[in-house]
Amino acid sequence: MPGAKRKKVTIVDVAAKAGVSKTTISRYLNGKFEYMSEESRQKIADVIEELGYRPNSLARSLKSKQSFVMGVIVSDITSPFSPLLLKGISDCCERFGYRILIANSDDEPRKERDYILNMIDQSVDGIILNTTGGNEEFLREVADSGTRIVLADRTIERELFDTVHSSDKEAMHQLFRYLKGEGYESVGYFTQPLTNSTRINRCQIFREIYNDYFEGPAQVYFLEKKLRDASVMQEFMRDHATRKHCIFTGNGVATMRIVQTMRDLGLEFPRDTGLCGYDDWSWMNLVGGGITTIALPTYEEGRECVKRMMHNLHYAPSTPPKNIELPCTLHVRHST
Amino acid sequence: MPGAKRKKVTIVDVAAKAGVSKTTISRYLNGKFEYMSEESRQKIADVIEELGYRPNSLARSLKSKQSFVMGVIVSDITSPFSPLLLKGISDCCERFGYRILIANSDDEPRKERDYILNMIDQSVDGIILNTTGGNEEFLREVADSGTRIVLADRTIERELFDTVHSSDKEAMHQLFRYLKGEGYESVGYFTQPLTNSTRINRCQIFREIYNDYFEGPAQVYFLEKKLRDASVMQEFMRDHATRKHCIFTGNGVATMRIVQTMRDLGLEFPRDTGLCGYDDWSWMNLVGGGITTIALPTYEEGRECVKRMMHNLHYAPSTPPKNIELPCTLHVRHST
DNA sequence: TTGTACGCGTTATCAG
DNA sequence: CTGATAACGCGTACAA
Repeated sequence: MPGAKRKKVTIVDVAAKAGVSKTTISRYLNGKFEYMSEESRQKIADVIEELGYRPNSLARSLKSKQSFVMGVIVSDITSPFSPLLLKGISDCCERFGYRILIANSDDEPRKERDYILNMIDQSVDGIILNTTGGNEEFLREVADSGTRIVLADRTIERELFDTVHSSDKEAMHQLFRYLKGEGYESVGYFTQPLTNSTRINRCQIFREIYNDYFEGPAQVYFLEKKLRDASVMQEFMRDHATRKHCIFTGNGVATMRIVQTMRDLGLEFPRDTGLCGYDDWSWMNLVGGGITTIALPTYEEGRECVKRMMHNLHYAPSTPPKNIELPCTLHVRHST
Repeated sequence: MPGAKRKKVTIVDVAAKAGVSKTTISRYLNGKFEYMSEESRQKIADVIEELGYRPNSLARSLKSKQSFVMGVIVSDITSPFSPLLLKGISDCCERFGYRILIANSDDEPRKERDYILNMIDQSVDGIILNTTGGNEEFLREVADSGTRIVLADRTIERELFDTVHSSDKEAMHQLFRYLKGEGYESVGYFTQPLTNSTRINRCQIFREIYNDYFEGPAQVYFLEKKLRDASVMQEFMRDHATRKHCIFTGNGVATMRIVQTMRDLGLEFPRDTGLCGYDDWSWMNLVGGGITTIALPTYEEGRECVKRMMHNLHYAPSTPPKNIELPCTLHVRHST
């Protein structure tokens, strides 16, 4: 019996008790005080207070076509990335008076699709999407249905929406410059399988700019099944044995697996190899003497997504869609 | 111009095109197929498909008093605790066809209050609350206004709502039994200031059962400003110098600060002191040789909250409110 | 088996 | 300045 609550007081009750029409109450609620006497204004304020009246958002949205609700879909809520993004979004939404409806796609395109549809059904004003990347075609349809979408941190092929992400390339340049300065002669890139735009992108940048700084081939190592990590690691050690080398990971999870594997193999950094990577998670300065990392501007990305959305909502979506890059930060620590 | 989207197709459009009344469409949508001919049924299905019609959730909720939206308020979304809870909630809600509206109170009672009000305005069917603890009085009002609330992981004084949390006491018994077995003779409890129910509770249990296992006073050390961590640590080392001792932290953040401080002071575990604590975060088996921890059933708590809520929604709230405890898990590692 | 008419709580368009 | 009255999109007695 989900509807068994105390009956809510409505605008009609307020109108009756205040001795005015509900139109006037509505005007009051929407701040159009110029259309009523100071007397009515005060009376209404009192009655609202007395009755503890609160406007029903559903009815309001139904009529006004604005829900002040922002949909947010993250690809993996358990990733340390998500909370920061969400906080950025949440903090910024609050300033604009928006609430957020959150869903977790679990990196499954089907769920992503369903949630987008659901959110539209609920009349969200816009959706901030950290996409799985598996819904290109569907997203195109959504795009010309007029639903406002801003992509967070992950991109899609077609440029359909405004996108906010980190400037990975700039960060990698900065890192390589630093490593070179420290005397490193070769770097191996460790990444999980290239199943999303971020991974693909970083790996590509690595290959692209590697020879601006180092000799020899840009070598990429894939972390697939955990069981194989040790042998991949050993492969790396063999490949780079002749030069002062460094491991560079594509994200925090990869870093974690490397640390684990090194411990299993009895390897230490920076003694046996340098170690650095994307993602600066809180524990990374506690392991060994601390790990050199590239910190992503995740919180800022969240805020920026909301700002873009507000712009699109209250002005107009930019054509072509805008691509916003936020700077990363290099944290040099003991591991390199 | 937030309403500038393509005009939506409504139930009326479908009715017109299918040549029936909107009542029949409504019946179709709600699965009451017994009230229509197989012919109509098929025709409607086709038209819906053709028009890409989707029912408007707002209108539906407004009328039916059920929104299938669950409100969730976490006290700190950036805490590693929150994502797990949220995933538990999210996964379980999905099974019941519920969406979730999430808010982050930032441990500020005022925000918590505002968000609860907001959610009620939006007609959520219930609220899962990881409370700041600063709204006792307000929550009582909410309670008898009929809003369904389930408390997640944190309790309040008055027993107003069903509550789901970890069985901290049982876990501590288990830990102490283990430590005693390892030959430890004294334990110091490190905690952040007792500003929420979880911290208060654990600290109290510590004091309560300490002498069931160890001699001497149950000593509690407070981690306040980070600057003072080192001296608190040294105080502990002095207090327990004569016996084989162990540090026991009240949560993951405390553990992190201890690890940091020990490194600053050149202390090592388990050589200089044992170390264990609540919260099993992914990096904790990477630091040193791994830290002994009590893992909380956070994900399960999330699921359980939803289950309780569904029960309250579809049957009736239990009186008196039910208190649900979920078991923790002890992970023994190298640090003790 | 199907449809008519009204209501959910607001906002918007008029005319006074 | 104020107030009927008609939407918004859907559900549901009640009637047919």
